[in-house]
Amino acid sequence: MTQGSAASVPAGRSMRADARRNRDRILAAAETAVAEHGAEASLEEIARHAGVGSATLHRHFPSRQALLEAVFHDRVEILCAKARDLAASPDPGSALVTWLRAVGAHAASNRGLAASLMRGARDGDSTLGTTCHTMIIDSGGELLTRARQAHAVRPDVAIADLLKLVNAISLAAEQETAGAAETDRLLTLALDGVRPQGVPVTGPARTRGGGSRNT
Amino acid sequence: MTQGSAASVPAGRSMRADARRNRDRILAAAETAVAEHGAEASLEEIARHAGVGSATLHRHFPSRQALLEAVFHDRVEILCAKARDLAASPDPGSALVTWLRAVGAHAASNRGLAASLMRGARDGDSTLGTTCHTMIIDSGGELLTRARQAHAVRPDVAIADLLKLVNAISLAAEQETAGAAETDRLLTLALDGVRPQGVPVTGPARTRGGGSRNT
DNA sequence: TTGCAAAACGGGGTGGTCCTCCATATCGTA
DNA sequence: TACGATATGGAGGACCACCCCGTTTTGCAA
Repeated sequence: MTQGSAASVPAGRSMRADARRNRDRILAAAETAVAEHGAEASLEEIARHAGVGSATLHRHFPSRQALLEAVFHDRVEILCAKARDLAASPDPGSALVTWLRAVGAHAASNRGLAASLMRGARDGDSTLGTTCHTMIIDSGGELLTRARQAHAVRPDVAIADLLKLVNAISLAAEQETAGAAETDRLLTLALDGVRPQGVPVTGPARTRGGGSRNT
Repeated sequence: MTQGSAASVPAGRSMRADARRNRDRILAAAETAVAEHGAEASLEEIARHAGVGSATLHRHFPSRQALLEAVFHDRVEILCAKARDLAASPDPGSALVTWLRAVGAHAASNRGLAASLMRGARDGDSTLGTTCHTMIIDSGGELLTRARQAHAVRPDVAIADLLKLVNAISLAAEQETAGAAETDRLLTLALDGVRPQGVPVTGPARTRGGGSRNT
């Protein structure tokens, strides 16, 4: 079911039993390795730990990116589902923020996720399937559109901007020894700049006057 | 003395002529290589291109980080000098923002700078000299303190937060094929959250509201 | 100028990475 | 059961960071 995940290989239903078994083993090993060493984990070691040859790993996942996407596919789907839920929220502004923070939280607790989400169809290797990047972009785009219609965000902000922001922060926090709490703090900080005129997300509409006037 | 840059090696006054010559060559080659391939440039190739053996490179710069710091040392100093200038500004709030954007601009136009600034004394290898990280933190801290005294920034924001934000964005923009303009746009967006009028997303209870008497 | 010890050098080795070929083993089916 | 398609993994090539150690260069002092 869910394992239609295959983001890299013919990988359809017609997969030999042993192939699927190895694929799952690789994925499990990769999950562990990535959690421990981040997105730069050694592929060789993943293969070793999965008990398969390196060639097998490469056949299943032609690129590191493909492997990462498979590893994170389920998590990304959870985020997309969450976006769908939130799209029905009566408060599109805070729905968007809630979702972005959820993305940040996931990225913070899954080393490498941020990096994976960042790299989109960049290298043109995406033709094989929907990448994490586009999945997330699509899901978030919906939320942003609604938030914009509700005038809860600046009109000049794109979903790509927001996700880049979220991922950038997660990535940065990942490199340092910062906890999830700090990541969220930074994120909150950054997201405050997204509202138009400083309309508080959670509270009554407060106008942020001249804005720069103070400084 | 500017070239006291040596962030990695005894590197003092008593340096043999050939050693200094090689050091400079390596630095020049590294500058080119990093500009072209980013912070992950091959050290071997840098040594080759500099016309020295790889051992020599490693003697002068025991780690990649040490090399990067030496490469960016001058640029970081420029930023620190700018911070000193801006510290005298009558408008501490915009001085801080101006400086942060300058940091962002530098990071955007120097591949690897952001990553270099990010990694602080992290690995404990810093005992050899003042790292880019701490130099920048110190310089920016001054600006932030003044801005805070002028109530131009939230009191709960640390300079490390702000720099992390700036660097995160630069890093993200660096990975994608984004131009400097986009980087600045994202940065401006994020920095808007720093001004005190904004109500924190998470803390509705927080009554800093008094500050915005306007409108 | 010459001699010499200390300093710097760099070739080559070690052990690691990613990735590819192709002879072999395994699977699913007729 | 037999066979062809499919999947496998070890060996090997190209690259990398980093280190050991015999050799060369330098600067100073006689």
